[in-house]
Parts: sequence; structure tokens; C-alpha cells
Amino acid sequence: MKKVTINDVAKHAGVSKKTISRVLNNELNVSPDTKVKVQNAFDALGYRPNQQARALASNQSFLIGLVYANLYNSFVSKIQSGALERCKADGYNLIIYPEDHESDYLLTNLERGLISANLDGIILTPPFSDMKPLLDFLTTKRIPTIRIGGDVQITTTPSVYSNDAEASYEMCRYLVSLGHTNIAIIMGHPDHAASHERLLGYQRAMEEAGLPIQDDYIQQGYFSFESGENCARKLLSLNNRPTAIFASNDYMAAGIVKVATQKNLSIPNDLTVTGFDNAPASRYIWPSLTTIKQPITEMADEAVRMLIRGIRNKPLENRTITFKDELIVRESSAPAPKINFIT
Amino acid sequence: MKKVTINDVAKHAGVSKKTISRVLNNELNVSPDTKVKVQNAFDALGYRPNQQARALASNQSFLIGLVYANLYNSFVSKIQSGALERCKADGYNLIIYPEDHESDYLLTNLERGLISANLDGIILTPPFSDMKPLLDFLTTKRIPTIRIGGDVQITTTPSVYSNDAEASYEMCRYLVSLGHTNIAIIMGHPDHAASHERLLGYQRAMEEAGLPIQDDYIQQGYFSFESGENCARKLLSLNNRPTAIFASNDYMAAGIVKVATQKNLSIPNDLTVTGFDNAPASRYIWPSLTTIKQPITEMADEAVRMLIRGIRNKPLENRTITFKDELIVRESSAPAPKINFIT
DNA sequence: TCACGGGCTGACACCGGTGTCAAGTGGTTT
DNA sequence: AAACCACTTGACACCGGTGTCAGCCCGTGA
Repeated sequence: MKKVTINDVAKHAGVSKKTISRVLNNELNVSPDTKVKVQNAFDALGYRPNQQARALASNQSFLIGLVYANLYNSFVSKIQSGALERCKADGYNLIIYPEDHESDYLLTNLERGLISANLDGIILTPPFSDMKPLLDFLTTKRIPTIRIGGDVQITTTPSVYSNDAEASYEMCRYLVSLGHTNIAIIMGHPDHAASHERLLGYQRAMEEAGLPIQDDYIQQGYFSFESGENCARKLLSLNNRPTAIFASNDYMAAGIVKVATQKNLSIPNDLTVTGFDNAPASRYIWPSLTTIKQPITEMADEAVRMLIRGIRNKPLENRTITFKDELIVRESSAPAPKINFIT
Repeated sequence: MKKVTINDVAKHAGVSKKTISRVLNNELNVSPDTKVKVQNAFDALGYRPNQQARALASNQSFLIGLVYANLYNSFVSKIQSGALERCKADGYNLIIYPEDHESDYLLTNLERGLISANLDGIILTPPFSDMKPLLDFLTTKRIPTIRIGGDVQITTTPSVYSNDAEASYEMCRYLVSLGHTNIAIIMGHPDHAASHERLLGYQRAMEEAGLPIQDDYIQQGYFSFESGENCARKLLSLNNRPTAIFASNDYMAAGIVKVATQKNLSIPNDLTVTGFDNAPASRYIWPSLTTIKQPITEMADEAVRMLIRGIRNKPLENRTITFKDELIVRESSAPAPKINFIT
């Protein structure tokens, strides 16, 4: 029941272990005859190369790291599964690093983990995508890194991102097209570049539509359900209550729905609520949420492709790939209530 | 910028590399003086041992595999983060294997992945926890394995599980205590042992309460939101409509809430809906769901502890550890509507 | 005929650690 | 003083692969 090693295969096939290695790695200049012999030996013995030995000898680990803040975020789980699929397909494994982005020991922790695992590359998700010290650290360590969904202003490290400002702009144009004029926004966590992008899109749409932006229509949320509830309570008790609230993610939108329902406001008749992210919950709650769908899986796939390409023929090309988000209209949005026009 | 190896440290500290290795592994019989010298060398050079080299030499990979079916399931994400935390704390990394449990190539796929990664141990989540061929395969390969939340009848492999039958029993007793007599259940996916456990608890509680169990009050769901909707539509169009529906997970419960709301039934006044799992969505939807909370993180933690203990001083002890679930009452449950008593 | 070059193969060192075993040191027992 | 033992340390082989380089074979052109 001992493990089958390259030596066993070599003996069985009657060639040197170097030749086995050649076949294993699809190297050139192996005669078809030997190749067949070796393949047969593989099958006969059920040989599986030892990853760690390969790693040690070739100075590659076939390991990619994914750094994220919180798995319960649907964005992150989709990134994880998208990245994972690509990794496995290309013979890599994914090692995940949930980290606290506010911890003082972040760099120390990551260093210990990353260095000893000998990662071939790293994927950074928000808010890590924008942490300068971390990016600098990875650069000096020369670890190929790709950022997902971060600040496009940062151009030192390649990134894959979707145009949130654009999507947010479209969402607000959609709300305007429904006749809404009192449109509020609940921002996301300030540490995430996406939060600002989403605000930007809102501001642009409002200006273009010639609608005034009231200060108290812009609330600071933190991407959590509870922060959505809190902001909703504030917004819905304003004298000039908004007829539409655009939350920067779906969890906060769910918070709005809860508060509004408790206040006996009917959604979408009395109040339009929209979200962002197309989280599973956006379909589960009632009414289902009008939201923005980011091509997350595709982004993760592309990120891993770029990373692996960079690992194979270094250096990693330093570009930013932009994906387009999509507006998904469901049941939480409707034309502005008439009352508004009467008053 | 070359990597610091054990040789560099040995030279710097003026001892042999074997001694460095001793300090690294906290072996006995290293004099305090040398230990200090070596520690200083570690700090001075910023040495991080190479995992792959350790793995190769010591025939341990410090890698644990987690096999699951679907990350979007909140159960699985909680398992993942619980397991991960324990792994990192003990110096292990977690490698994740999302697999299709209905695929014909399951074993082949897993074999390729598992064997070449040299996993030290494996964690199986439902429905893999109950797949005999898989368990047999892992047994013959002598890979330490632990099952989470599977069928307790299977005693060939150790497991960690929470008593779903018991929890389901308590949930139904709670519903009975609210005065409900027409209680329906939506079952989970038949491939999951938990689905049967949950049905069992329901049946026991109904019998004990002297309530008849009608065939059409038992609906077959599949753990998905949509299956919840479908079953709800059937249940709510019955002549003797139930006043309480117990769904075997929260996603299906959310589906019931949607269908009921569309039919203008008010929850919980006209209809009580309860779920299972305490998924994040159970708090996000309105009304928030009365549900069952499993101590998932603790279970995952314990599973990893057992596994690592088994890896260190083999063999892995073959026992089943049982955790207790907890009933969480929220806003989706209320006393049975009076009408019921009048008719 | 000989020099040359490309295709194919194997010997051997090496990657960075750990396991085994032998040896040196100093204290205790007889 | 000799024998013994526990503690500490290092030399060296080894884990299972890959990189380097030399050598062989055979076809081609001079």
C-alpha cells in the first residue's frame, strides 16, 4: 500500500526517472515509443506525482492564495468558486486567507502564511485590493498579485474590475425614468473603493437629470443588514421622505425592506428599493430586489487566468481589465407614487 | 532577495541544520543557549520554513481537504470558516474540493486531487458524509477522514453531528404549543441524511401530540428556494390548508413566505412559517424566520481537532460526537389563527 | 569520409527540510 | 578510576521530484 513514486514508474517502464519527468511535464523531444511505454506504466501503477516534491524541485508550489475579509458576503463566495474552478482546471490549488483588514498584525500574519506556503500568486479582494502597504509588501517579495474590484487609480498592480460607477449611474437613470425625483442612496463601507464609485454614479445621474442632491439623502452604511436598517429609519422619518432608495448592496436593501414594511409602507407602491450585487438573498426576500449583477465568476476566472499566465511567462502583464455590470429589474421597483406629483 | 533557507540560518547561528530543525519542531533536548541563538538567527534573517520541503521530508503535508457540494449553502460556508480557523491555528492549510455528488467521475476526480496533494486528512460534508463508495475508497487509501452531519448509522468513520431529529421534534412541539394542529412539513433533499432526521422529529412530535399526519402535509423539497415555492403552492391550495409550515431549511421557508405573501396571507397571523439552519437570509427576510440554529462553527472546529489529533497520534479515534441544536424564535411564528378553533 | 547538428536519453546534483545514528560532554555510581 | 547514563549535537542519507549537462544515435552537407 506504499505510495507509487517516480522511481517505481521508471523501473516499470525501463527508463530513467528523468524521462518520466519529461512525459509528466509534456516536454519536447520524447520519442512516441517511450511516451507510450511511460503512459502504460502510469496506468499500470496508478501513479500520481507528489505535488510537494514537484514544488520543492521546481520552485513552484501550484498554490494560489485568495485573501478576503468575509465569506458570508456573497461577492466573496462567488469569487472563491469562480477562482477555484479555474485553478483546479489548470492544476493549481487555492489556499484561502480570511483576514481582518483592520488588524494591526495583518501584514505579519499574511507574511507568515504566504511565505511558508510558497504561493505562486495571490488574489486580493476588496478591501485588500486597495491596501497600499499590502501591495508594496507583495511587490518587494515579488509575489505575482492580481486585484479584484479595487480602486482603478492604483496602477502598480494589475486588476480585474467591473465598472460600478457606470452601473450605479444606470440604476439611478432607471429610477429617474420611473419618475422618481426624491432618490436617496445608502453608501457602502468607506474602506471599499466600490462604495465611492457607486456614489459617483448616483451623483452623475442626479446632476444629469437636473435633480438636486440633498445632503440627508446620502447616508453612510457599512454593507451590513443592520446598517441598512439604521439608514432606512433615518431616511423614512425625513419630512421629505424619498420615494426611492438605492442601497449600495443587497443586504442593506433587505434592511430597508424590513423597516419600510414595519412602517406599513408597501414596496414598491409606496417606496422603491434597489440594491447592488445580486446576492442570493435578493431573490429570496419579498418583494425580490431590483439590483445590479456583476459578472463575478467571469472576473474571478479572468483574474486567475492572468495570474497563471504571469506565473508561467513572467512578468505578469500590468493591465486593468474592465467588466460590465448588468441591471436586473425585479419586483422592488415601480413608478413613483402619484401623491408626489399632487403635493 | 533570495529565500532564506535552513542552511542560511544554520550558518548564521553556527550550528548544524539538524539543530535548527529541532528548534523549529520544538523537540526535546536542545540546550536553552542554542535555542536562543537559533531564535535570534530566525529573527535576524526573517526565516520562514518551506512547507513543501517539510512535507516531503516528513511525509506530512499539513494540508486538510474539505469536500462539499455547494458553497452558496450557508451551512457549508460556516463549516468552511470554522474549519479554516482551526486549521490555521494549528499550522494547517485547508484545500477545498467542491464536487458534484451525482457525477460519475466523482471518485476519479477526487482521487487525482487528493492523492497528489498528499492530504493529511479529509473532512466530508453532506451529502458526501454518507457516500459509502467514497468512504470505502478513503478507508483503503488510509486517509484519515471525518464526517460532518451525516448519517449516524454509519459507524465505519468518525463523525461530528448535531441532533436534527431532536431539534425538529422541538420545533414541532413549539408549533403544537402555539395551538397549531394543521402542521405541514417540507422535506429536504432526499440524498441528505438530515432530511430524514428532520422528518422523523416531526413525526414523533405529531404522534405524541395526538395529531394526525396527513399525507399531503408532507411535501418533498430539495433545499432550494424554488422547491420551497412549489411545495408552498401545493400546501396553500389544499382544502384543509395548514396553519403552520415547517420547512427543512431557511431557503425553502423563504420560498413559502414569498408564495404566502403573494396570496395575501399575512405571516405570522394567517400562517406560521419556520425554517432550519439559521442562514443569514433567515434574518434578512421579513418577517424574520423562526428557525433552528446548529452549532456549525463548533462542529467544524471539533471535527478538525479530532482529525488533527488522529493525524498526530494515529489511528483516528472512531467516535461520533453529538452537538445540540437550538430553537430560535423570531417573527414568522405565532399562535394558530382563531378561525381554526371556530370552524 | 568527416564534421556538424538536432533528437533523444540518462547520470548526477540539487531543492530544503527530517530521520537515523553515532559521538562528545559531563555528572553519577560503584 | 572505570563504567554508565542522560543530554546535546552533527554527519549523512533520504523524501520525490526537476535542472543541467554530457553522450549517443542518425541524417545531412561539405
